[in-house]
Amino acid sequence: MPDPEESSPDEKLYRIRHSLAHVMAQAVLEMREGSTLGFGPPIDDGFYYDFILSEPLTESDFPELEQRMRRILKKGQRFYQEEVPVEEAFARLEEMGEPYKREYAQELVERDTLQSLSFYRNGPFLDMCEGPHVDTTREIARDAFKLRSVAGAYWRGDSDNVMMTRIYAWAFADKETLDETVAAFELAQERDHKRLGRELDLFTFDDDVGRGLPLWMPNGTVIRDELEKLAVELEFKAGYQRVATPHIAKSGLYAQTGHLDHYRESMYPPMEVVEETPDGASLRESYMLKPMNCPHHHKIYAARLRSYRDLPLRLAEYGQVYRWEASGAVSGLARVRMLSMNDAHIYCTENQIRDVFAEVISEYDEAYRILGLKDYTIRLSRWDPDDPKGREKYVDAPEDWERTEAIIADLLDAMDIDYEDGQGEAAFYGPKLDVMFRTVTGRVEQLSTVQLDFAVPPRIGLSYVGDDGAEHVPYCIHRAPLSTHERFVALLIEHFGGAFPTWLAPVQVRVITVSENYGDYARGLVERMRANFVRAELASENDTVSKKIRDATTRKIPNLLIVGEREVAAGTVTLRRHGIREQLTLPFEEFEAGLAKTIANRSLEFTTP
RNA sequence: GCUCACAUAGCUCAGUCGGUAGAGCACGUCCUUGGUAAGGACGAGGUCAUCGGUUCGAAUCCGAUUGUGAGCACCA
Repeated sequence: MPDPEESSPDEKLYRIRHSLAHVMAQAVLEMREGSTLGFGPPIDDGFYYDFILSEPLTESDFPELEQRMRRILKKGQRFYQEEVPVEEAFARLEEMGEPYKREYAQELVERDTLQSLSFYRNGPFLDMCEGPHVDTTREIARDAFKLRSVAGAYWRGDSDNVMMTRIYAWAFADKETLDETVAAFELAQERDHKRLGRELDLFTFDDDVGRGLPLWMPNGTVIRDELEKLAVELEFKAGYQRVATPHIAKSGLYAQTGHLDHYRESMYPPMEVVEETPDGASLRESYMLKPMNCPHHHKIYAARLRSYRDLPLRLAEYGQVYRWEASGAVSGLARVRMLSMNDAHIYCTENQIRDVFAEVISEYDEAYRILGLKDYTIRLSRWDPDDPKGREKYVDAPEDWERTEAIIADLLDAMDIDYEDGQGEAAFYGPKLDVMFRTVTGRVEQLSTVQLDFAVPPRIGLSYVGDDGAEHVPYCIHRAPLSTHERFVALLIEHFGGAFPTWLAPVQVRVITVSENYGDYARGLVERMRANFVRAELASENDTVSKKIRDATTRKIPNLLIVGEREVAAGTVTLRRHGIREQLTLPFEEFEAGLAKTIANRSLEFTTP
């Protein structure tokens, strides 16, 4: 999908979208008299407006709503701005029966010490609004917008507030751009990982197992295993040591680490076990599924005395963790309740933080380079000292927050890395750097992360002996450069559209015979490739060549070898690469060498020898 | 968790007014041995998500539950 056509307030497109939002609100009020308004801003590819509706509105009402909007546009309503003194504006909003606008007006006036508030009027519709707008609705193309969806949205984005009905729409300057955007969106649906996961037999879910608990099928497991192999190699080179830890721990551990204070909502409830002791008493214990690997890794750190000479100490694990994700959040592999993480914890001194962060960032770069991922942004996720729920969300240590956030921000500046500010996005134990990706369907997701933890090591009593012979508390850096297998594979499925590079492909080579007469030759090739750990297979011999090509193409298998009379006679194969029409006939040995190189280099394209 | 929508064969979907279920693909058997995106014939497949209600009768109407999707909130 192309980048959405963004607009800023000084551009015409912004004014068109903003004005269309008013036109839609006008039409909604016609259809649902007595509804009240929330916000209705322009967005990347259109606009939305929030309402408290007097009667529900669904997508089946869209045709009527669109028609009413077109009718309004045709009328050529002019937009008039009025600056209204504060008291009069308050009275007007109350009279209009707009309690949410009234609430916001109050806040605006207090925050910006305003003397007046801006209103816009077009036709019978009046809205408190900063603008800008078009001069007249005639400036808006009647065929360049399309209502998109209706969904719930909390007033002011706060789940403690009422839920409004949000209507989203696409809107552009002309019909062509709208049509292109809608077509691109529909095309993107075909790359949706949930759909491709089913079509390519990568993973499945089963109600009897549970919501958000993925079952990786053989094809999907190949991709997991290959990614894991990549991570293990990268980590070995970077000096990580691998560890393995249980999926559960006693609840007390999470009380110590602070997870029960700050992360309980995301944890499965405890398992209570009762054991009879020899003296007849009963021993009660409570265990919890781990929501993160760090507490276990901290205990490995704590298992022996550590010296500053041991630091940075890098402990890595491919661990499975369990999180009680809100039911409405669970979605395919992008949001699951069992997460497989290429996780590691790096224990270091304060002076080492910068170097460790820099080292981890270069590990990300390497992984993204290999996979050809480029469309991402960096976010510095900080705490929010003014968050009313801050006590639940973050450890209370303002000085630590400020100091550690500054360390990371300085490093990013020194490395000349652009980043966006993520106030209120920190982990409970410290600031983090998140890598944000946009999915094919336009959603922005948090993928890889590096997190600085100043809070848990002291709580759990971690220490090292410094060069001064005294005890010090280490920092812990949490990092997961490949995100979780689940979310990362979801991204890769969509990124590659299911057509994986050879090294990742569940089936790397499929051999297609022109007829059964060449089966022996074909089986010999498959056997030889499999002996070299190539995932090769023979196509069904019962179908026509056309059918076999079609099947392999639908399965998006990267390399097809066609063998018939000519190939058998010459000891060659005809290579047909996925998505490439030109074929190449070459000696099998030559293909084999090229294949080996392609796989070893994790090339995105086939490397000819 | 919240708002709205949806749930029929492994997949994609028909199913009229309430009268006991249908297609294509996939799958199985057989025929066909075919040089580049669907060769042919036959067959098997469903407690219409689950539970309850209305009705002489429910895939169809109503309710609840579970699950899925789009968003919101939360987040890797």
